Amino acid sequence: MVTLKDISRDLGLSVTQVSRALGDHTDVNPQTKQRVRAAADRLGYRPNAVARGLKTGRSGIVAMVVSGTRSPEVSAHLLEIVMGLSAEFSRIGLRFVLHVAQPDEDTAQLHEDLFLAGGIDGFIVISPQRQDPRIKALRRLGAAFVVHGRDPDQRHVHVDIDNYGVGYRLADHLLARGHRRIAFLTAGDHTFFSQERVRGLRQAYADRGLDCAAAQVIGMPMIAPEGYRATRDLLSQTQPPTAIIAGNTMLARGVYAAAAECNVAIPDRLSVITHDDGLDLFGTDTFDPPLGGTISPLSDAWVSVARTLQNMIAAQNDGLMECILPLGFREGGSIQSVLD
Amino acid sequence: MVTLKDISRDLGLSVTQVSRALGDHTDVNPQTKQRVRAAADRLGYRPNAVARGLKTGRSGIVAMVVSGTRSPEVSAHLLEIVMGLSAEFSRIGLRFVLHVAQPDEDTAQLHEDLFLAGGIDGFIVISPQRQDPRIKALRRLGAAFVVHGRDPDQRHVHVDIDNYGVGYRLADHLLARGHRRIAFLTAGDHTFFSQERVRGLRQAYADRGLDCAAAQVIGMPMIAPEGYRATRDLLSQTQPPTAIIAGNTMLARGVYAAAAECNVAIPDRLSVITHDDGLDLFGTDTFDPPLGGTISPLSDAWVSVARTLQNMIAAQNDGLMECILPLGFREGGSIQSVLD
DNA sequence: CTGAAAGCGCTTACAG
DNA sequence: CTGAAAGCGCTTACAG
Repeated sequence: MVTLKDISRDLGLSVTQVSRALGDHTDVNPQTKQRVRAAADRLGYRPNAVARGLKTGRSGIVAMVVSGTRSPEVSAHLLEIVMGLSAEFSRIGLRFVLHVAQPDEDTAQLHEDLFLAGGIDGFIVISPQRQDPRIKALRRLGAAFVVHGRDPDQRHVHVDIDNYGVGYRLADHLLARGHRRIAFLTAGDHTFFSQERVRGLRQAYADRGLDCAAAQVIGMPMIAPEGYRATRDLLSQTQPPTAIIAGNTMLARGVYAAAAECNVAIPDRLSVITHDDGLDLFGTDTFDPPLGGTISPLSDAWVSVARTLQNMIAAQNDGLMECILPLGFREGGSIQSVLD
Repeated sequence: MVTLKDISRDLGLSVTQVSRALGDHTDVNPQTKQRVRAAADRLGYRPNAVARGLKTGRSGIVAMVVSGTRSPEVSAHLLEIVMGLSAEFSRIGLRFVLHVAQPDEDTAQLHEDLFLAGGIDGFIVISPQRQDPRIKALRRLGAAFVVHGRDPDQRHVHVDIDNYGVGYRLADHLLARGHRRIAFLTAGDHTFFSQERVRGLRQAYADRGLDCAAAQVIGMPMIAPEGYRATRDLLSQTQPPTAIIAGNTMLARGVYAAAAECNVAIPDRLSVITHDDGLDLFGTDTFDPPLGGTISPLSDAWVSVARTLQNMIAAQNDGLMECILPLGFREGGSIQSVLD
């Protein structure tokens, strides 16, 4: 292993200067810098992150802890998220590692263990629940962390979208086109984002003087098989809905499958609208007809998440507590007016 | 942050003794140990892994680098593997982290970067190819690593199954029951395990004085959609096979789906046999009729992998270079004799 | 059984 | 612009 000492000996310089030269400090002779850099290359020097970490208190590593899962869809979704985050962090010179917990493991405890052992500068938390114990633990420890999404019960730095707006716009889009029997497939009520979307949906009804009790809000794990099952149920009602709001594209996949199987044409007999988080794997472009709805690419979120965490680590500042990403909309071909 | 110094000050002991007491060294007064442990608990001491790592050269962290993928099945498979490895490593006091590379990233380089930065004691490599560049890099660096599977072109510590035996037994089982038109769905020829299985299959033919040219060996990514597609093709032949060997349960899933769609009953008109690696997600018990074939649970492999890597890290010994796990067999209900 | 000291490889005031 | 020194928190010969 090549150390600073080896370079300093090789060059007849002090370790101090070598360190400063490599760190590109201003108060080093440019020529010296050149010599040092050349020697470092020649000897194959690689800074020891552990030593640097002990001195500076920073390792350059950020982590995410996730629970293992039985659902292939959730796994795939997760891995695409991790890929996006990894790419973004390596772009800004940080290393992103994943710790996969057992399904029954206490992830709050795991965050604590990882943090207290040192060597991890910060954490990413995704899919927060209300009163999220991971967030509680990280707050208590004073760790740097950024949440994608939001737990309204605790103050924390987060990157999120306007979920109230999502619910409002999706519902309003359908209501404006005459739909009255609408089903909303969303997550359970333990998630704030789902609560917000429902609130938005209700407001859209209220703004048109309609009774939102007419909307069927159905909570479920947001994966294709659940969307499929729920849609089968809905379509077998005597008065099936004329439109379904799928909380994400995985649910929409299930909706499409069920509709096809029941010979219910989209959009002729059933309009479908979704919120698209822009993941390749379940992209709306693979739907026929193309899925319409709100859009907010997760890849944009990761940029903000990574930058924000980097700032927190560097400056301990939590000035920018909240980042709400903009919402797009795509018409698609999956929504039809029932006004004619 | 509570350090050894804090405890030593609290107790009026030297840092040396505190360290030794906590490390449960033999040459410390039992009473002292008690006092130290009590104080550590009371003050909330957590050893700093970074400092320990700098001193001992060991961080207690092992890593695996994987490439991101577009296939949900592969993702799910991967995550189940990671869960298994994580569980096993945490059982023996090591921490397992995953680094997910971009699909186009140079993973050999990534291993090198991670290793040279320090802080990682060892690596797990899965799904090796021939002349695997990751293995080359790790060997060159002198890193501790264990391969699950094998690259016959390089010497390395590995845990594997007898893939020649898998090919032999699966083929022999079918041949003994009179099958002559057999298709073998397996991986491409760039993987040694598939080469070995094919070799085993050929030997089974030879041992019965049969011409193995009669077997259709078809290479493909080993996921359900590929198994489905291949089976559709096979069943549309004028002389379709009477038996299919699916290289894993994901392929078998595709075989079953295609057979059902073509109204080809299993096992009446088509026998199916597989090698089962015992992952929950694609378990043979969810097949109807139950899938038969060789079995070797990956969970067993992880135990060996983790132990072996731990030994390598502790002792730098590569005494146990090779661990070949035993092979089981389950009859199932998916294979029928064609001799009657 | 106990403690003073050295050192892992780095960074950074401090003094020149 | 440069270097000697301290120190991050730990472990471990070495001496008593």
